[in-house]
Amino acid sequence: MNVQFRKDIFAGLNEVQKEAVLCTEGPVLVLAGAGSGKTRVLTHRIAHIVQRKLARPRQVLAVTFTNKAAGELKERVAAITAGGDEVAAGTFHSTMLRVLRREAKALVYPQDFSVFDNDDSVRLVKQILDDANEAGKFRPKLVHAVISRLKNDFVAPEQYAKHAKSPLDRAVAHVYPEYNRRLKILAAMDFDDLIVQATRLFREHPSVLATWSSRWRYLHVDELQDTNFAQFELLRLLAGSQRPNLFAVGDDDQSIYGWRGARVENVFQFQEAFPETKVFRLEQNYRSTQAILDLANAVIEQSDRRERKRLWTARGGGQLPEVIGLATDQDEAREVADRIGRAVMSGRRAFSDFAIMYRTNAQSRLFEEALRSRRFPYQLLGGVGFYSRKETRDALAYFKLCLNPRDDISLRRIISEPPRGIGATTLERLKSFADEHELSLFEAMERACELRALNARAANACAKFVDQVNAWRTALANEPLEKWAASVLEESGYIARLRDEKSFESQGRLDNLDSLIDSLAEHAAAGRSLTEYLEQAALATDQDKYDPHADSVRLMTIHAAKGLEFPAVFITGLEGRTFPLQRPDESEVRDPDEERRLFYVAVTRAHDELALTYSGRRRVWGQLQERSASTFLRELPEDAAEWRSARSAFTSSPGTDEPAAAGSASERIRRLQRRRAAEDLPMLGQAGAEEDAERSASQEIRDVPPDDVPAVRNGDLVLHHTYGQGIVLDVSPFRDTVRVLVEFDGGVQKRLVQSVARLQPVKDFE
DNA sequence: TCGGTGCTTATTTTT
DNA sequence: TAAGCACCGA
Repeated sequence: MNVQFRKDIFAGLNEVQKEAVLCTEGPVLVLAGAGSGKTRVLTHRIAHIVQRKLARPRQVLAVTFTNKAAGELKERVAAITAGGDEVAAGTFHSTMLRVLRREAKALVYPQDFSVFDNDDSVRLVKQILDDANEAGKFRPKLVHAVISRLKNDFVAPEQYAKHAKSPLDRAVAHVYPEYNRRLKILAAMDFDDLIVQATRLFREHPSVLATWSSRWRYLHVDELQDTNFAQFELLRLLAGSQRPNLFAVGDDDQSIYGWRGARVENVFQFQEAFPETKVFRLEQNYRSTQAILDLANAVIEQSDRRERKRLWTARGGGQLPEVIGLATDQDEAREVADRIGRAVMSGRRAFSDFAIMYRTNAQSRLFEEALRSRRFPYQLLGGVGFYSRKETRDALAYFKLCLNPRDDISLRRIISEPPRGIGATTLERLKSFADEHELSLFEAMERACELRALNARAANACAKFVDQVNAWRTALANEPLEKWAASVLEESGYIARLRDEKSFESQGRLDNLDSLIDSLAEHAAAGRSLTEYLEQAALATDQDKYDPHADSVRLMTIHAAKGLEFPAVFITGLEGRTFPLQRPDESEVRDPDEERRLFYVAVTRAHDELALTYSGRRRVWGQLQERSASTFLRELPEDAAEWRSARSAFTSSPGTDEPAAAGSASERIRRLQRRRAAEDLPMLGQAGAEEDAERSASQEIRDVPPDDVPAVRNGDLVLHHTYGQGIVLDVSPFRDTVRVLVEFDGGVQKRLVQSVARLQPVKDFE
């Protein structure tokens, strides 16, 4: 082979990485520390396989943790070698979904089965509990979680029933088989089925297994430490009994999904399951400064771990991480936002350099408010995201019902949304008829006229609805997707109802539906079907929504931050009970080691700057609680971080003493600054800033009468509390928003959207 | 059948 | 605090 291309593939890899890439035959385990370039190894190895023609791109499978990671992997392979984008890559779930669609016949499932997301599944469990008169005794979510664990551990309902003792156990023992039975009737699979049914498929149909395992000649698995029992079993099956070409990457220190059945043990059992495994260790970190790594090492060394690793970096020194104590959770949010503001205003950082991380989603709110009130752009990953908003889910339920009318969960969701004369009583009667004949609700509705129990009015309403759905089903094949979707929402009366409401909230919902239609249009333009759209909506992870190109602060749980990295990271809420998280009704932290690994994961996301914050008081469920610094902080070596207490959120205004750069805008700002200093005027808007956290954006919008907006005009010079000065570029007459151009010494320009309520024009200038 | 009111309850973390 | 749910009255 010629030396030239080898140089391409191996350029920039260290010795261990190179060896791992070259080791293409047989099982390989790479123990990869955080930031040690495992994605690089993965992409280069696949590129190497493709380029050496050991296999065609589609014969290479890579199982990643998110679909986004899969997409990036393909891109990166494609950047090195032709055909890289044809590599089969996806999550366990999306990969197996493709298999199951193709092989549905073998499992006696309809090929167009629905995929139930968590919400759907929990609703189904709730149905069953309600039917069994167990409503209210057990939380459906909990029961579903137990069932999910059982499925992934391959515990069959009959097996479980034998050992059921506690009331919860017995409830689960009742719900579990019924839940499976109904999924089948509804022609649906839940998330766990995608793995478990695939395993069943491969076990019971050796010829099917043979097809797929010979198709994928090279297997890759990322994040091995977060795979569960069923997934490992799936790997074993696909790998076959011969010496498989199976390449796994993992880090036991980063195992953070134990609560959903992930088994770190899979990392250690890999070598037993696959004899002759070659092991490589990646310990050089390319991401963080030494100061950050020192802290990370200090954190993880406190845990009992099986594989001793110690990360090191060639990036010596670095800024010492800071520990910042605040009085309250609101101060914490303000401090974080202010620090971001100062760094951005000084031109030292962009918004997108920052990530704010927290233990639980509920903590995001204060940060959102603080950022929003300053008009800083931000992206929230996770939480109540787009696909879990009510209106989005309702709309998707209409679409799902059209694809699979047997989907009772979707039907129930929208049957009274808007109300159409089919209420609880009618539904109850339909349901008993459906149960009797093993039908879905929709099928029962189709036969509503046979149903004596229904009065004419209800039967009519049913017939009308059935006709409507059938008409939509026909239309789906003949119309462009986005047009079809819009007319479904229109004809169903869903949109009309929102329009009639005319509230602030309903307007937002209509906007969301618009963007849903937009995204459908985009999707359709790429030649994809509605089925595929719904699948990606169901299987989308929080990270899949993350747009790395937008210049905005990222807010996320630490779990959602897995695999990501940022120049500057805030880890917040480092207090007792919050992180490590302890449930209010329990006296101990459930899994202290996993909490610690979570902390470790968070720390190792940072390139250059790291700040750890905590506050003395925090509002939980509306109640103010006293908090102390987290045990994690107390365990840190003295010199691992710089400790400071920032009780006051507003310290000083940014110093900009450099001479003004050329350009009229900065000239004007500079002169203005000098004048203000001379007159000893207070910084404008400072009082307003104090109120920021108390005000939500919606309140602000109502607070400002539209007539007041022209108080600021284009070209005005403005000040906005401590951050800086700028010139108004653009005033929106409808909202209280203003776009402001801020210029700095180096000619750095930042666009901000700020609140008119807080902006005051500087008059009589020049 | 449906909408409104007032009470309860919840917070880990997510494919 | 906020959302979700059960109950009740029209």
